[in-house]
Amino acid sequence: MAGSSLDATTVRDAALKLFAERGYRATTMTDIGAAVGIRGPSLYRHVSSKQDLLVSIMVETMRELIAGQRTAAAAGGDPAQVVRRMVEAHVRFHAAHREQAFVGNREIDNLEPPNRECVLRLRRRYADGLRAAIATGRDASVFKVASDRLAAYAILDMGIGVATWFRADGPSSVDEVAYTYADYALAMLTAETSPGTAQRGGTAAL
Amino acid sequence: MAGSSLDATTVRDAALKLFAERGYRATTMTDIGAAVGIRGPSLYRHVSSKQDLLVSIMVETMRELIAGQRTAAAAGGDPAQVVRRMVEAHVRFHAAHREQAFVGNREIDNLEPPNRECVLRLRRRYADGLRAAIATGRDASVFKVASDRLAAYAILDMGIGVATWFRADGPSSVDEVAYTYADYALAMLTAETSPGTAQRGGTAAL
DNA sequence: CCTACCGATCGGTAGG
DNA sequence: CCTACCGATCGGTAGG
Repeated sequence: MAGSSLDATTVRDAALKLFAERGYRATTMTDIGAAVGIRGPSLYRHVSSKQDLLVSIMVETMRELIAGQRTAAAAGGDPAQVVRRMVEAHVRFHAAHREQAFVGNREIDNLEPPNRECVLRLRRRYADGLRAAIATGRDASVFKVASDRLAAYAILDMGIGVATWFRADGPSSVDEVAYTYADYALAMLTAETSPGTAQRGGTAAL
Repeated sequence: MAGSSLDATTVRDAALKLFAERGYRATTMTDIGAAVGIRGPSLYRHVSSKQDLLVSIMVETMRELIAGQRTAAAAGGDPAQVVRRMVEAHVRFHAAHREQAFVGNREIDNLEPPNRECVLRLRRRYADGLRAAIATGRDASVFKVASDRLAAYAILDMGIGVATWFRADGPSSVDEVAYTYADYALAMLTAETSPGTAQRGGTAAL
């Protein structure tokens, strides 16, 4: 096939797969080279370092997530509709790009200081996007949340988990999971919260 | 102080802290030794290998989680009460033992084959515990979930996330998070699900 | 519990 | 894009 010469994207895809399978530290440049048909040292013709490979994977992942969230926010609609779209986009990404999401969440500590702060900043921006949408709904009295921060974390973390167990050939389709999780998010945001601690689980029976 | 001689537990605690901070592979036996005041090679007087340290940490973590869940199940009450107690115990553990939970979720792939399967079996048993409680509530028509599996994953993953962001000196107390997340879980399980796809987020505006 | 050290591995460079 | 190789690191053992 024409254009079969290696480019940085091909190498990055191979590295992503290996990082997801065995972890960043357990993956060697020799492994990545073998995955694209060359020797380890030859990789330095296409990428500057192993660390750089991880950085570009993680930054790209956050860019895609943020772009999807922005599109959801820009589409308009009431707060419930906006949150629904954000959650669906979030879940869809984690189901369709499991490896990216998985590596993005597990290898943060393997990012060297300057790069780590950069990625953490992007993550914070992403979380703040959902948080703002929730706060808007609360201010408009359509959501009843005690803490927009807690609600955003709960919804985001629930979707992040999808990357760990979702299988394309499993019992649930991407759509099913996306719709169900959006329902869950809306249920969390609109439910009446129990007023006291009387009926809490921990001590009610005592 | 009396009894200041090293035991396996002290070493394990030091290893846990280091594994959580910098990851299993990035932690050396020299590091762990230094944390308890001895040289790397001397550790082999107390533990059999670095891998064994990771295994015992992860198995112990799952045992504690399962024990907490069993206690919640054994306390009785209606399905809502049981799920509430399970979610609160789950969240409490992830907030109070962040390092254990964090390592338990990130280092699974660094477990060698025989050990990994053992830990995965324990994780499955734990997930099945919540799933069964949800199924009981659905069969009794107190919960309205399309999939007990999806609901259990969503609730568990939301709690697992607590280990990544919770700070004892942060804005939310353990109780607050535990109660709020239990409310979220019950809201998810008892909400009316939207009947069709007409008002879904993805294509409604088209 | 220590020092000395083995055997193996790895990221990256040199020099074609 | 390759081979040869450097410099550094690491888990674990030997032998006190």
